[in-house]
Amino acid sequence: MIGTKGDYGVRALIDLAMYGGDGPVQRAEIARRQHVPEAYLDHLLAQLRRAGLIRSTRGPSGGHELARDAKEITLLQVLETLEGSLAPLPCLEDHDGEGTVCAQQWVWREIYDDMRVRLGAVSLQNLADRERERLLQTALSYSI
Amino acid sequence: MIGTKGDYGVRALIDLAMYGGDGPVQRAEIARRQHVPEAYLDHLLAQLRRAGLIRSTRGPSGGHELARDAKEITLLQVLETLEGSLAPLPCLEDHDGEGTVCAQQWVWREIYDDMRVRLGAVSLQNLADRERERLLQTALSYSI
DNA sequence: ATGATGTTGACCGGAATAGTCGTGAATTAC
DNA sequence: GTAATTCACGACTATTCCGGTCAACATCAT
Repeated sequence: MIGTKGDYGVRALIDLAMYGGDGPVQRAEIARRQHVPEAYLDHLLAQLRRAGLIRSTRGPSGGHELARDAKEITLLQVLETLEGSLAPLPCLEDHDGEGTVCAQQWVWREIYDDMRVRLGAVSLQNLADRERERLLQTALSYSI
Repeated sequence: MIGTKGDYGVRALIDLAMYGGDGPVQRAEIARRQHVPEAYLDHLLAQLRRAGLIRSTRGPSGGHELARDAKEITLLQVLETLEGSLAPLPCLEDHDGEGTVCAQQWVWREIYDDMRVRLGAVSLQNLADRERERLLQTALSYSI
């Protein structure tokens, strides 16, 4: 359901949330820190920009930064931007094609709604905090 | 997440639950009633048989029937046999490959667990009842 | 200008999905 | 026993999606 795309994208945004305090962050930095192929990251950043989640400036000392406060960007927004509708069945949310498929829609509807609520409740700020925490932990475990 | 495979399979089983009262139901019948390509249905029935969800007998007046009571087969079981693990992220449930992916596991864990609970709470019996209801409705709307 | 950087879209290989087909094996009816 | 019916299994194909690369172009700072 969620591939590397969504995961990479979220990582990238977390990176911006963490290191974007003073000026834009370069692709190369993000790629290195988050272990994302730089060439691929390109696509993801492009999508995120088109969706208005980040702002990019070019030229030397250019780079990318969050377009809004990290508290105002939810996991749901990010994933729907990158992965499209997260609907587990084609008949939910895709109103264009009248598919013949989908008995049991109502179960999936409940699941889907629950999922969106949960994902919508998590902000980039939350994720960045967790990540900072995690880095601290692993750093400690090495130093012991 | 769920493709035609899972949907077709569930349909087929609902068909068995509905029309399997007296003796086995033939592939061709299922295919016709549920609008599933017969050749493809073959594969699905094979998987369902291997998983012990149905029993098949050949020869004239052979066919397929549920191996257990329709109340004892859940939507979760069916979908997991046909579609594999329903985990939305590779790092949930797939313990073999230590993926580098997956920040935000905990959110997904909650979503995944919720999903499994809901899907596990729905039996083929439930679905068959709903389907009977639905058929009745559409039949009525035509007769008006 | 020029070089560093971002922007875009074309392209590719592999895997999974969605099917089809042909052949064989079991069971029943005659 | 033979024919008819129905499932059983595997090989094969087509299409789509995904992860990822690449090369050409645009733009900005200096």
